[in-house]
Amino acid sequence: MSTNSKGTDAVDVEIARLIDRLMRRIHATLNANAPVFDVHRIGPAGGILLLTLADIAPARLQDVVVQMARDKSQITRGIQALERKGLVERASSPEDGRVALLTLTAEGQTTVATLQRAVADALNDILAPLNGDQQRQLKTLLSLI
Amino acid sequence: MSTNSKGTDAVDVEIARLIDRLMRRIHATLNANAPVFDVHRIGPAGGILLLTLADIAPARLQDVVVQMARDKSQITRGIQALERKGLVERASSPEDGRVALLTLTAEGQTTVATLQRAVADALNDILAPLNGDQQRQLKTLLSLI
DNA sequence: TATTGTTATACTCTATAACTATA
DNA sequence: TATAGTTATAGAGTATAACAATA
Repeated sequence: MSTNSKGTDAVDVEIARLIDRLMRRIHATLNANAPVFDVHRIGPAGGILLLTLADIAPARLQDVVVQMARDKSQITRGIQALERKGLVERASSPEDGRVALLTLTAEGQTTVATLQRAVADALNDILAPLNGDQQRQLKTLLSLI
Repeated sequence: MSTNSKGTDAVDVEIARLIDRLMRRIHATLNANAPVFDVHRIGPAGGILLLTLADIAPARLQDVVVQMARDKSQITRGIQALERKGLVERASSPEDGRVALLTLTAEGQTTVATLQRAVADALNDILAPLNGDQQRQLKTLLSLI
């Protein structure tokens, strides 16, 4: 870590490049194993959306927005696409009429299981240079952010 | 996906989600500080491309392709855009007529300095939950991949 | 007035495939 | 034949702004 002109600790810019590269490699590896995504043609973005929803369902749309750090309009579109494919269902909250409560259908859960295997395989390849301890460290550090 | 006796086998899928979210937050933070990018309107992708090139210049286009894990056609387009803005120059390799050697112009270097400050500021905010040791650990782990 | 979510729009980013030129 | 790079094309992902409905 370097020191900038103001004398404060500066975060190394390279972390941004490394994160960008890692994300791109995950996408590319998943693209190479396209058959997994072709079942419902949800794409990498739809896949990560479905995995996120699986992790926090039942969830409000706004919860997904926060988890994925996208604009709400983007999440609206993504959820609608997953609904059309029969993977996600929504219900209105009885407590607050504005709120959409999202859950996975049975087929959605099946798809999630397939996706999880695909992503885990891709990550196993990409993270192979790290040993088990280092992989756990990485996850721990990322989850603190 | 294999599983061993301790369950320490399979890479946790959540790492992919955390990486995705972190990348998105970096983009969003940089977008919020748009003036930095507005100087040349290079966008986040152009920014990371310029930072990457600054790190490895003089470089062949193919070197940038590997560093950024994008398709070569994408890098061709990105470099052309930076050339049009006067930030990057190219020369043919005297040793191999197929090869394009890329360097930054003086204005490109000035822009890189501005970008580095912007990215460092964004990362400083985003990585604030990590102490200095943890930030160094994160960078080390990412650079091993 | 504030919050939740949708729609309209425009733009950026991306990969695939076919191509040229050099080795 | 193989490699470096370009172009054409189409599609996926994204944010902003304006909007409706509920609180």
